[in-house]
Amino acid sequence: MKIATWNVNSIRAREERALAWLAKEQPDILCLQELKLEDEKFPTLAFKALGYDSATFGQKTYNGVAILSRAPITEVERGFEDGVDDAQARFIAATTSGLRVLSAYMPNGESIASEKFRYKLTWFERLAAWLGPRMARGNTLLLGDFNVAPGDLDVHSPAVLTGSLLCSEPERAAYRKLLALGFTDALRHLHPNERIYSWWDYRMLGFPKNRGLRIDHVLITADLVPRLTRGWVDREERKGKQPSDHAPVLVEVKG
DNA sequence: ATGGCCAATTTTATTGGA
Repeated sequence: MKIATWNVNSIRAREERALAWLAKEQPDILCLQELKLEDEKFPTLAFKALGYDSATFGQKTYNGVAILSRAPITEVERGFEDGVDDAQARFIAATTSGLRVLSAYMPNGESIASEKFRYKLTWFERLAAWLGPRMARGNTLLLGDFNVAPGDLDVHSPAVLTGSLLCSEPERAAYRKLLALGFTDALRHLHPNERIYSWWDYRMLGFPKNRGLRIDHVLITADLVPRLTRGWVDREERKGKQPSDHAPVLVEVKG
């Protein structure tokens, strides 16, 4: 079973590429982030034509997440339903192919001193609270754009960037708190000593110079770790005309 | 070659992304 996550940076701008990528790569499940449109404008039928069922939690202009699957999708939950007044569509959960799949788009944070940074840290806490009572279920994957580069191997210039946005200790602590709930970072588990990036800045020749960060992650519960056979970033998808600034991250799970 | 920001909207500037 092949499972992927991809921040497409607007599904409208990326529809053709996303369809072509699905047709070529044929993942069983694909989580999307940054749809940047409402549910009724999501190209449901185009994905259906390729054999993918979809569940979306969209929002005009900003955010928006989805789960696509070759198998039927059930038990959909949108947002945390935790009583917090929050208009940002950043989280969707669903069951498909016998797995519990969570697609998340963590807040960027803007800058360390900003109000948005506090919102980011609070959002991680809300996610952890949502996950807490649900971890015992196991069989769960949390995939998405975490907007956190967990360690030096996830950063092109750690000497310069450590402490700045996406690489700060509070963000990394929030990320580790998710792991402590019982998740394993699938790619880092398979590649403990490799530099891996999933995002490259559009500006300043970020991709040609390979100045990237690994901020898109696939976390899996402990019961899935023995089934994990492969994990990688599809860098090819960052090339060519009108790419997203993120590349898809994929894992393979036996059975 | 992998190329000098991009996408959406408030559109000919501004905002947010990371």
